[in-house]
Amino acid sequence: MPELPEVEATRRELEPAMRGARIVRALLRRKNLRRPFPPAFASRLEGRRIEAVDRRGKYLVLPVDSGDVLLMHLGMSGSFRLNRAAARGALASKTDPDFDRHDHVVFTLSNGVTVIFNDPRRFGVMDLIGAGDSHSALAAMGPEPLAPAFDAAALAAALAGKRTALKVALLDQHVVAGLGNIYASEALHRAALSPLRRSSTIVTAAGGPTPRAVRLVAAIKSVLREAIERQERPYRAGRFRVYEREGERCRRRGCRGTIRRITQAGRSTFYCPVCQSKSC
DNA sequence: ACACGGACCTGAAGGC
DNA sequence: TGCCTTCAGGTCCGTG
Repeated sequence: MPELPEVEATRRELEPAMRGARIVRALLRRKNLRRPFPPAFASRLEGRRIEAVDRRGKYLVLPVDSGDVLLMHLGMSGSFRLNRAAARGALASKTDPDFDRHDHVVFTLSNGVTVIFNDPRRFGVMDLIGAGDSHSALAAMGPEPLAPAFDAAALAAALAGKRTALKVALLDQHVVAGLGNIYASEALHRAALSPLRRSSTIVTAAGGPTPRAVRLVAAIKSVLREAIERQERPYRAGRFRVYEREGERCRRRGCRGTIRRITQAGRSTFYCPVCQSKSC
């Protein structure tokens, strides 16, 4: 499901239940998600204390007291649920009838909470980073969009020389971390920039930011901040200005445009051809 | 170094 | 009632 706001909402839900607890048992109800679980996944976690529940881009990052770091990604359809009613110390079994067929991982914690990872499409990821090691996905990831370090100069530097359409570039996690298909469209609409515009056109000849880059960074930050504030629970329609609004009137004040849907890099883009024309 | 298309999965929704 | 196609909030890999 998730883009950054939903992952952050998940993090906030998991943190009070998981931080400081020990993993008594890590039950894998199948041997892979998108990829196989790493070797000794369960045994490296069992007995370990969870020191933090952090987020980087769309990844949940959980350092444990051995120095390993548990990395989790929700893919398209992953979600967690907590079962606080489980008897303290009781261990889930693989064949427990309470599980549905998409409950793939069950963490039983020392505080009696059970954390269940459900993922119908299995595009999710669970991985372990060894103490002191780096992880390719994290190492190459672009800046956190809400961090001060993500500013117009940083965005310009990432887009300099890129011929790709702006919308496609915003989905590239090397450019900025955490944007997905909804908020890339939403941020471009807020910034009044065409999703079809070539990325390098918001960069000056010297590689610096143009006013458009300044606008786009501000739009990305505010769109994400507002979504986090709403504590977006699994996606509800009706909160977006362009996403899934094909054929509807543009909601920008004074704009009479009609939202269009196009395909870019195999994914739907929604935008208003009037207030997001290529000349904006 | 790009840029694009397809692959990976299941489920929901709509057309016939 | 099917059965078929299309679409879905994300990466990753192979090919030009």
